[in-house]
Amino acid sequence: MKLQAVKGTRDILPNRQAFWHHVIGRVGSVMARSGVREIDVPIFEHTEVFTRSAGASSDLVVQKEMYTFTDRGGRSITLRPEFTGGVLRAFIEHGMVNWPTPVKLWSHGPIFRGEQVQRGRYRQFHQVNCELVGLPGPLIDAEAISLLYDALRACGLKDLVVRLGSVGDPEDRARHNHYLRAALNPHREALSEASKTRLVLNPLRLWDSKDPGDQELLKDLTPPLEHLSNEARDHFEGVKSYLDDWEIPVEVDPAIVRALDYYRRTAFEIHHSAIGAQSALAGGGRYDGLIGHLGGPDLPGVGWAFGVDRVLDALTVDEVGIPKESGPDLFLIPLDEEAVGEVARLARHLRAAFRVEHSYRRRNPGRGLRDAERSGAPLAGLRGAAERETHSLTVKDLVSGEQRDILEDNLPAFLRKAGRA
RNA sequence: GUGGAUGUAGCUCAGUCGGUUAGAGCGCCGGAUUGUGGUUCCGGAAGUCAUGGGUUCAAAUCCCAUCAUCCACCCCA
Repeated sequence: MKLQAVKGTRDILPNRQAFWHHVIGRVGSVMARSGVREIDVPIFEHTEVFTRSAGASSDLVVQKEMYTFTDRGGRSITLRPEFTGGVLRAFIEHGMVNWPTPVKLWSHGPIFRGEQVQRGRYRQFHQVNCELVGLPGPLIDAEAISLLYDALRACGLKDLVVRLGSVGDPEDRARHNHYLRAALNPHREALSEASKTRLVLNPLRLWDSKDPGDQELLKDLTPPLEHLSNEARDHFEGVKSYLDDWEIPVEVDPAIVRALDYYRRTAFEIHHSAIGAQSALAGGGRYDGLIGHLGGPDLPGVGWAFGVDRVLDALTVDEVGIPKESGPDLFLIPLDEEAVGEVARLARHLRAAFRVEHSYRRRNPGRGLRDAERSGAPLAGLRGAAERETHSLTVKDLVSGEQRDILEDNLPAFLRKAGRA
């Protein structure tokens, strides 16, 4: 069989690199200005990190969507299917409980999930992730959401809407699950196959179903948001009012449900129309209790992640102009065999301060200038017998067509001046 | 995991009814041009027709399987 990338993985070719740098760069600058510090965690962890963080009934675990293997020491290792588990493991391991509160961390890198592939959904994909740890009140939830919103805006996306809801506290969830079971068990035969399983395992997730039959049954039931305790309700209203105050467009989604079991209270997503079925760009929520569950101090937290691949798709839809790959500052053309080496030596010298490329063999001026043109350089430097005599280059401005002799020694000064112009 | 579509040069795609040596545009390389580019002209390289099997005198073309991609479900980022 022909060698090819594994299903669900893909190469990021040189001409796409600028897009990635654009997104990571813009996000990084929003984070830096907001006091969020970057952290890198391993791409794989002990499997337990993720089974304990994602939760036993989550799809990651239940549907066996994790890339898990046994290493040579007999340890069960898993390629990270999310950032939160690893970041919180690092938080605990490095005693960040002693850092000033809140601890604000962001990361980006590849994530692995063994799901069915489709455009916008890959098995290795790139996420940007953010965790804000240590504060219980609604203000930090609102900051998390605004960080996410501002980061995506900074990338150039328009028409973003935050879908905000609350899954309540564990007691609210338990109450709601009980309520759903009681209401739907009599109709369980009418439910879709997937939803029958949900009814047993995790009834809350029924609200995720897009099956028309399921929707019909759910229509008359009250969604999770209506089942909140007073405290959770106040928390939700608090988040909402901060976001309203900051003029972030919010759509309340009373039936919002997240895939991972650890969410408490605040849950949110950001969607973008027009990128097909995979419209969710980002998601996140509050996870009080998770750090304690992982064996750390009992601290609250809130976090989110967005998929860089999908953001890039959405940017293409929004036709956001991303600066093209720029060419070198100078392109050198050797006009005879002897000049090939001379030009290479000169390029190496100039590369201490400038971007310089050259033809790798003797060129006639016409062909050489075509090479220079294609490289995207604004200036071409020709070197032949005449220039050798005077230790100079014939430097041609490829836009104006003007050209002049520049002594080798004067090239750095000349390029600096040209760069400023 | 389910349903559907697709797979021909690096890219986008033609390829008739199954019939000789599989084509085009773009791109790439060279030349026209041993001192001046973008245009133009000429030439060249590049194909396991996704892979494997089958039917046939003969398969890119028909059949089966596998792999991959895309769309939807599902799920999510």
